[in-house]
Order: sequence, then C-alpha cells, then structure tokens
Amino acid sequence: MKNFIEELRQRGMIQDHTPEVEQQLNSQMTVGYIGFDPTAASLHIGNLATIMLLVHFQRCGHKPIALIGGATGMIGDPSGKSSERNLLSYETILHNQARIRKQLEHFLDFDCGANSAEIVNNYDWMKNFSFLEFLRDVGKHLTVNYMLAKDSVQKRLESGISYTEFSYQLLQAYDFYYLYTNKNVKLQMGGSDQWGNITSGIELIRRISGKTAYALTTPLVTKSDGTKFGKSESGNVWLDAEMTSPYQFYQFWLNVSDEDTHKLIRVFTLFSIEEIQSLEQQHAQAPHQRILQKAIAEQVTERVHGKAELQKAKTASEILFGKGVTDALKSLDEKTFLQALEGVPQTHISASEFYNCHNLAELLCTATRNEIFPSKSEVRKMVQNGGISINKQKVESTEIKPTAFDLIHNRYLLVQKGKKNYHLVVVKD
RNA sequence: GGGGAGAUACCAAAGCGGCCAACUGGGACGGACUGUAAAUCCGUUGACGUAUGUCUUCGAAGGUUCGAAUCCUUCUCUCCCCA
Repeated sequence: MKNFIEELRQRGMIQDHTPEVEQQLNSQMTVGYIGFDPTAASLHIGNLATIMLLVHFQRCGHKPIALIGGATGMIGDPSGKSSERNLLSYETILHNQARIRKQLEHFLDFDCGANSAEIVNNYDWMKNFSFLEFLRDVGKHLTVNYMLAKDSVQKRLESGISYTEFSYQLLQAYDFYYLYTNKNVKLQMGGSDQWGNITSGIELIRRISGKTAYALTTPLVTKSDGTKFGKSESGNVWLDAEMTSPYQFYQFWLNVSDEDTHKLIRVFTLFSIEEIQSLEQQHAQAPHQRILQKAIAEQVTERVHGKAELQKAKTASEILFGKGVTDALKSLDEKTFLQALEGVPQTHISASEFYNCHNLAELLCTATRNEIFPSKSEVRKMVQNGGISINKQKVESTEIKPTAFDLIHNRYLLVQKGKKNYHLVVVKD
C-alpha cells in the first residue's frame, strides 16, 4: 500500500487533515469518500481537483466512494457563498445527478477487487427520513452553538442565512455518519471550503458512537495572479464535451501561464514527482516549447475526454495555431478539416444568404444571426483594431464583399476573432 | 430620536448649468512584442451606425431653464457621528 498522505504532500495537495489520518491509512485499506452536489449539469475542473484525490486514494490501494448529493443539492451549501441562493427544481437536480454520475464513473476503477470504487447518492437514505426522526436522531447530537461557530455560518450572520442552508452541515454530517456505519467509511475528503462540514460529520460520529473518523482537505486551486482558477473568458471550464468542447478544454490547459504549471501538473496529472521534475527542467531549458503546458493539457484532456478526442483537439490546435497558414488549411482534405475543427463553434448559412451580403459586417453579424458578432459596430471596431482574420488572413476593411474570400472546399470560411477564438462558417448549397 | 455625508457606466472614483456619452484607475476585449506564457507598450470599452449622425444613460419621480449628471421639490436606499 502506497503512502497516500505522502503522495499528496509531495504534490502540495494537502490543506488540512485531522491527526492520525496517516496512521490509519497506513495500517489498513480504508474507505474514503467525497461528495459532489448536482448544482450544475456537469462537473467542472474545480471538481476535478477533488476527483484527483479519489484517484490517488484508489491508486494507493484504498477504496474510494463518490457521493452524489441528490439530497444535499436540494438544500444548498452555504460554504463560500456570500448570500442565500435559489433552490434548484427537482427536475434540474434529477437531470444533473444523472449526468454527474456518468462523469464520475469515468475516473475511477469499479472493478479491481477489494478497493473497487463505488458511487452512492445521499438521496437514497434521506428520502424516507422524516423531519421528526431527523431532529430526534441527528439534530439532537449537535448544538447550535457548535454549528454556529463554523466559518460558513459565521460569514453569513451579517447578511442572513436561512434555516435551510444552516441545516446543510447537519445533512452532510449525517451522510458521513451513515457511510461510516453502513459502508465503513472512515475518511471524508474535499476542498478546503468543506473543512467545517466534514468536521461536523466527525463530531456527529463521535457523539453518537464514540468512534473516530478522519478528515482531509485539499487547497482550492488558485492562479498565480490571485484570480480564480478554472474560468475561461467564456465562463466555467466544464468536463462535459457538450458544454466545453474537448478542443476548448485542451486549449484551456495549453494556455495556462508558466507560473501556474508547477502547481497544476502536480494536482491534475499523475506524473510521478521525478517525471514532473524532469519535465520542469526541460521546460526551463526551452520555455518556448511549452513542455509543461502540453504535458498537462494532454494528460488531463485524455483522462476527461479519451484518446480519440485528445488527438482531434491536438490536430485542430496544430492547424489553427501552427505555422501553416492559408495554404495549409486548404490542403487538408475536407474530412480531416471538419474533424479537426469539430470543437470549433460553427454557423450554417445558405449560399444565397452568403452571396447576398454586401460586406463583411453583414456577413459576420446579421447573415449569421448574430452568432459570431452581436452587431455590425462590433465587427467594425474589431476590424479597426486588426482583430479579425478570415482563413488566417487579416482583414483590413469591413467593406470587403464575402465573395472576395476563397471558400475552403467551396464551403467553409474560417473566421478568427482575436488570436484564439475561431468560428467556422459553413455555406450550404 | 438628533445631526452630517452620499447614491455617476462592470468596479472604484472625478465632474457640480452648455466645451459631458461623461476625467482617471482597475477589469474586460483587441493589437504590437513573444512562446497560443509573463511583463511592457498601444487601441477599444452606452447602443445603433459611418452620416463627423441618431437614440438611451449619471438612485426614482416631478419641476426651473433655450439647455441639467450638475439648480429646486418629493421619495427610496446607503454610510458616519451624537443619544
């Protein structure tokens, strides 16, 4: 059995843990869990950091359980939230939890003997738990004084917190107790914002049964400039290919700054520390080759989207950002071209619409139903700043007629907004 | 309860009768440089647009004026001080 704590320590993935965790983990195969509330239709790369905890946990020989918060998701975790949120509808939660379950199944091994992973849903044991029973069996064991002391609650005392959100920690505490009793789960892990909720669970277990449970949290990943990690300009980076295409996903990792790579490669990849150090050395010698970024982007994209999608994302990136200019684009056969650009947003337009455009502004705005640009002014401003290229060639004026451009394969126009945003216009016959 | 200060675009913050679509800083976006990095420099940043044009903005509603973000009235909210 590998030393899990030591592994995490080397990777800088430990924020905090209760005493004796290491002893417990080294003495026997331990069952540990992390919860994921179905607050969105997909997990995002912030969640990926905690998923990696489970991955390492299993690789070290322990048994990981991923908990889907079908019940807790209905309540809303106040941790890290400065104000009360709206409740999600039942349909949304059902839909979300089904999709999140699918995603989680991706990352762990469910068929490896004793430490096979499991997925559970706290809705299963909460749905028939009556309010009265809950108050008598669970609520009685923790004092409001204790619950009030939690950071997540303290921060909300000024602005207000509903009884519902206040109860969240009790629900999560009960999850831990339930899993402790029914699945022999001794350890709960999570992001550092979960520390308060996790320790409430430990406290509940101790009060009811006198037994000891353990906690371990990982630091929330931040960027070197202090801003939140995991947001691209278009918002969250999701694990769902429909919400963030594998190409966009790959690009996100490829674009991280040199400074951030050291932290990221440790948290999000499974390279050994020796491998990481060697990569870092290579990177330092030839920083322009972006060795670290590539290593991270490749491994993470492959883990999330699979080898085939990674390959496509790489091909697309090479075409769009490689040395090859217009000619290279045209030399690709149509199938390869389309496959490569699968992750690039596309807009379809009929031939007549296309040829009826008087100028570029019209084409990129009204004719494409504002999918590329919201208004002609935006197009003009962008062109004035030199921010638009068509088929990799910079556009000088908005007055160019669309017919002046060569359609690739008589059908496609590759529109580039700025340096990194591509859009494919498909002209239908 | 008494007294005082304030509310301006994504945020912060100037403006206090016309030269204000509104200084400046941050953010965001674009460009140059580079390595699809960082730093730096330049540009854009109410909307529509190209006619140096129109429309809508300065807490809300009214009013004074040829003309108001700027003056007056009422209202709403925020902050500070004294009780």
